Amino acid sequence: MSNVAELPSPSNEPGSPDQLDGQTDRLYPGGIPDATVARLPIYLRALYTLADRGVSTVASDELAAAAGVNSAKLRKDLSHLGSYGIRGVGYDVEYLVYQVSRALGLNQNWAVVIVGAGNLGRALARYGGFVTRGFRIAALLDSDQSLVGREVGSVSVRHAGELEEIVATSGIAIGVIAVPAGAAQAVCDRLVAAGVTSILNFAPVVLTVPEGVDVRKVDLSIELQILAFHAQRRSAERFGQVADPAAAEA
Amino acid sequence: MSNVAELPSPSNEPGSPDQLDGQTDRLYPGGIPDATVARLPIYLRALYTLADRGVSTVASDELAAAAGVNSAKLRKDLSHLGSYGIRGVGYDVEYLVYQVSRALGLNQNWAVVIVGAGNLGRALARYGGFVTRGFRIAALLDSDQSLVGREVGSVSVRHAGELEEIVATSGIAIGVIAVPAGAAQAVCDRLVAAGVTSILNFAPVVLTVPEGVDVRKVDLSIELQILAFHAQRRSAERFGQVADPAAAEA
DNA sequence: ATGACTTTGTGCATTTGTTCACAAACGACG
DNA sequence: CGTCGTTTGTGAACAAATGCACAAAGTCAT
Repeated sequence: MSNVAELPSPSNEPGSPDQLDGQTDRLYPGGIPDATVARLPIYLRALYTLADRGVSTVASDELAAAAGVNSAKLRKDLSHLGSYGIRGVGYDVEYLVYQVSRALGLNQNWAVVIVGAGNLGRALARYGGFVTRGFRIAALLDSDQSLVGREVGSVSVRHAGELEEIVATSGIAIGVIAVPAGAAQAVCDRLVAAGVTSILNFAPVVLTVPEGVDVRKVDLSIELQILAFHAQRRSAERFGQVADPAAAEA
Repeated sequence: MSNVAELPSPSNEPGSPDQLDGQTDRLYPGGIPDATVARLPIYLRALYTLADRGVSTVASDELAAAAGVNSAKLRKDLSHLGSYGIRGVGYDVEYLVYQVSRALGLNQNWAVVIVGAGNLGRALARYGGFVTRGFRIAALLDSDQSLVGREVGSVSVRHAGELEEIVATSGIAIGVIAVPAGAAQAVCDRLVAAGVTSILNFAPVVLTVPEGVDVRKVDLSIELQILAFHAQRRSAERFGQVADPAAAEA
């Protein structure tokens, strides 16, 4: 499934004269909304599941159900990538996988460096789904000498001092920060200085980065707190306070 | 800092006649917007940092900077909880910690069960920041007998068969799913059947739950894919395609 | 007390995202 | 070749979130 070549002719968009080669932009004229980008990976996963099951064509209703979203939203999302559906039929699964992958930039192979080989860093390095498609862990670093050399998943831990050299020679564009909160900003600064422009931060701190660097954060305790909020709200309701969220009015 | 009792008199909201006791709702009349709820934990963390540093009062500008958001947004967010600032001065740090914690429901102590003691589950159980405030890991479960009994962090692994009993006796309201994708839905169903209504899902699947159950997901590979999208876009721009995202027009 | 200065809280315009609902486009079938 | 049933793609209405800009409300110095 690596080489998707001949496919139902893309039903060329009439107005736009783009015969472009490979992984360029501008295929997506107005740019793709952030909310849409955040959902594309979910669609992609659903598509892979369907493909594995041997399904070759899928309608927006089914795909939307598999992804847990409204079908109109799904269609609008996909329409930002181009017009790849067939009216009266649906979408060709394999072809859509290809298009979504390309939109996300997953046809290139991204090298990732994980900084921090503690519990979380090691779990990330071993986590299968982490590297599913399009990503590979180029290095796992830690400043603790006693961890250096240890085998974790497919890589062995190297010393954090090598960060700059590794980034430079491996062409790494994505860094994952899995160090304690106190060390995160320093690691971030080093990654940025070394040329990394995309950072996934697991440390519970707000990172400061220069313009042009993209940071996303994953914070487990924040997710728990959001859950707690809703749980509390539910239990307050059940307690007989405001059953309907439109009642309290002096 | 566990017991926040006497504090600057809450500057009672004029209109609303609520003398309510403890952890009730309705203090927040129109409900709190989701986007705001998602940011409250960030503010809370920034406030704790400030408190640790001995700061007793903070203006919206500074707090906003620490949280990485616009100051107007911060003020509007906080205004949903009530009017707890002092014009010309700012916010009392300790008091705001108390109010935000209460809004999030963190004054109660939530018991959490982690299902799956693989790499990720163990990392979660050991992750300090996971249980910072208001949460405690009541149990760590796995279906693999060879893991049962193993000590991880402050708990020892118990067998997944005990799930129902543990949930019932520990008053657990929050479940964390850290099992492989294939087992996630089944675990989810069992958690729900046992009475859990808040679920944090790390497995890369869309969970189906009945009405009234709240699911949040954390998907590492999705975050990476979103990063890849932006990285690709940047590199396409640098390549001289469309410098300004408003050019291509036939 | 008074005035100068600071900072909150919020009305409003703008942007971003969601959902509905339907015309246009397609395959199938006679 | 035309009609029928299906499904996409999208205009338009609606809803949510953001950010500006400023009046109201407070402190502090004199």
